[in-house]
Amino acid sequence: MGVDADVLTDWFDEVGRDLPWREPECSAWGVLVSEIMLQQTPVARVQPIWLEWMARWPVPSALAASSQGEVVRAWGKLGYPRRALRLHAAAAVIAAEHGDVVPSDVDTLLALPGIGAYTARAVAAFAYGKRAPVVDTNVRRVVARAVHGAGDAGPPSNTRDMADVEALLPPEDAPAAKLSAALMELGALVCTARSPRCADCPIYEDCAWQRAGKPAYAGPAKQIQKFAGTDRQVRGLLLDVLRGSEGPVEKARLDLVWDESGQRDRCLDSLLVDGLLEQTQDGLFALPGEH
DNA sequence: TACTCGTGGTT
DNA sequence: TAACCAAGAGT
Repeated sequence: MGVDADVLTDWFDEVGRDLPWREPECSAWGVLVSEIMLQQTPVARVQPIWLEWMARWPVPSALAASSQGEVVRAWGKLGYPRRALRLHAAAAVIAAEHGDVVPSDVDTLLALPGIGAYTARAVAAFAYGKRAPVVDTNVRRVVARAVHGAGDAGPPSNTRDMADVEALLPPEDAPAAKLSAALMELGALVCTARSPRCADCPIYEDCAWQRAGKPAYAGPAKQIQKFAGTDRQVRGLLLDVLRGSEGPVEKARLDLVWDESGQRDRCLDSLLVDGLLEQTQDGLFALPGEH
């Protein structure tokens, strides 16, 4: 019933994707960078940027030695650019306090900026082969279906979600880490949100949702995120001007990207507060450190 | 807990 | 076409 660890692990060995951060020779730093980039950003868009980053910044101290602006620029259009600043800050801490070695301990990882419950355990499991409940949106969905027989995961509850996954993990480190990767891969490739490919599922027979006749999701409606017209869109447009420019720009350039001046100025201010932009002595706007 | 924070592909 | 979705974190 539920999830057969051996069957799922074998399936993962067979059809799991050959992603560069899964190569045995990939460093823990490479794993960490991939995990941050993959937060809410699809694999296909992360991969080319990750390869550039690994070539340019092969160790945390190399990234820390670059300016924030260079890092934000190299982040490109992966989205949520505050992640780039947090990764830069994390790299500085790793270089200064951890001998340029990414920590393997979950609590130490959790203390780093931009690393939360998911990423800390993902690094411990995928970079260091540790047994840890790695709970992302894919795993939550797989557990909701295969274990609980629901159509989809309900609202997240970190404690309960991690306990659910912990109960599935085999006792030894290496097999547990591998199952963690397999659970995520199943959610990404087969047990997908929109139209799950149950015909290709290795644990179809054991799946509680399938056994129950695949009932529709019965939980509370999920809040849909608007984008058009939000501050998020305006901030993105403003920052894109700086990414596309060599040096500082005048405010008049930024004023072109959005009509409504109140929202525009509020967003510009929030970018300054976040440290994604800076203002020069002449009143121009620049990426942090690039003036 | 609920909300905010980018971007672009898929249905 | 608009809605949905994507390896979350911070507040």
